[in-house]
Amino acid sequence: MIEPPTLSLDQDPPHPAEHKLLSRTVADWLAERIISGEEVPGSRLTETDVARRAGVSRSPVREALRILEGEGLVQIAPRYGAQVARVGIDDVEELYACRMLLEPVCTRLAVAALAPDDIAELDVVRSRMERAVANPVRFLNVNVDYFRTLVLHCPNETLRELVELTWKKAVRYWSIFARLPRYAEISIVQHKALHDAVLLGDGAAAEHADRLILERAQKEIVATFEHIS
Amino acid sequence: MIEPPTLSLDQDPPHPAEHKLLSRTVADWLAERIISGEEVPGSRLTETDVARRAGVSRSPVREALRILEGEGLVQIAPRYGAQVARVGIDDVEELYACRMLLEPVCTRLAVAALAPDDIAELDVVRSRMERAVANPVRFLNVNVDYFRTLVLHCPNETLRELVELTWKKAVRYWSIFARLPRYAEISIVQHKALHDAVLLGDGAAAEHADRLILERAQKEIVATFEHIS
DNA sequence: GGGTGAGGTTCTGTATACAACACACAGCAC
DNA sequence: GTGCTGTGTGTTGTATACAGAACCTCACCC
Repeated sequence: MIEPPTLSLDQDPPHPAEHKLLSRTVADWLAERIISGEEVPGSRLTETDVARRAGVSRSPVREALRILEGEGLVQIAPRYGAQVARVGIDDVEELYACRMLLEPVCTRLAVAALAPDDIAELDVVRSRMERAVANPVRFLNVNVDYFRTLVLHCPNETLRELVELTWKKAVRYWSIFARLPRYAEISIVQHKALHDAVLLGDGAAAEHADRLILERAQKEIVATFEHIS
Repeated sequence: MIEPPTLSLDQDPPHPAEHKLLSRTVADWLAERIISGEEVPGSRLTETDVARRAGVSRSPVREALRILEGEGLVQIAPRYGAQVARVGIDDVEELYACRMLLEPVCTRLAVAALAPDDIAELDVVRSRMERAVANPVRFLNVNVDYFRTLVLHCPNETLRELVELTWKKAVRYWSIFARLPRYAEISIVQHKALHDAVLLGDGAAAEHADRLILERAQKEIVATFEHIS
């Protein structure tokens, strides 16, 4: 009888080294470049060219491009190849409409499932956020950490995966926040409502707070886009 | 300057033959086998073995497995390989909780965006459904056609993609319906509420009707699972 | 007897080679 | 001048070859 590698899939500790395949490495590298804007939206990503630039063969590059397609960072047309996914104000609004359907519920379920230890862990991250208010980039990262940690406790794994999927698409826009004046100051206040709900284990309040956070984020991104154009 | 193949991506007519790559063919073939239960959940899918059975090399098989992973039909662990995704009552409940977040809204937006021609098209599919009531398998297919046609008009493409993603996971459970006594008779009545809303262009009513349909579907699947175990 | 390590087997991950398709451009006919 | 066709180049899609990791077995040692 075939015994499945349940442990390898579910547990974290067994793989401290975190097997990182070349394809995943290339995908991360390319994603970084796309997010930072070094790869301009709409430009073609030739397999051979990417392979040459990354210093690997076409095989892992090919897989990396499929991964990024699934994450919405590139578009692939059969027999034509990949190109950097375009970004637009419409995409932002569509994406955030979806996030608002998924994440508040995900947050509510997660909060309801929090154990005392988990709350303590989140409290640590929260204080890290407070200490990072002066550093926008660092604040942004810790902020993401908080949500990632929180969502991790959502008992509905399918929902969690969908939320993470939308995140991967949204990451592309988050760099905007770091350049916003008074971004951290306002965020930390909004975030307090969420964190208070977490401390109380109040799922409904957390859901509401998350929705407000998302609404503001969308507005800021859209406003920035309109300002640019 | 690189000119993107906008036409190839957006229009339908240019590709009447519908380019079907080997990897996609293998993916469909394997998906069919998984959905039908010929490939038992949890069993390993060795690349070499699948390649031999499909009569192709490992390359397209490898890609096919990644595709199916994205569609939730197989699970892949690094340096271990793929196995047929397991199914369970928990998965059904998680999946349908997600569908209930996404689809009713998607339906509402689609209905609001329907043009007279679209409504006429849906009316045709509806009458095909009515004629297929006696044939459960055929009814199921036409039923899916209706939803697919409807959702196609949702202006939020991101949402549509998420809905289609959850469908690909849900397909696995739909074969249950065809074996349910009086499945079509009840469905056609439930569906009438949705179709009436479509005819009237009443998004809110359509959203509500869709939610009821999903609730029933979930109950039926869960009940069947419990009956089996 | 139980644990441990060497060896072999099998599979994935990566590299490379080849085939087929798509597109652009030049040349020609009308 | 316009439209078509054929050729050439570049890219993807598929096949195959190779390397390395994981696992299983089994003998050996404590």
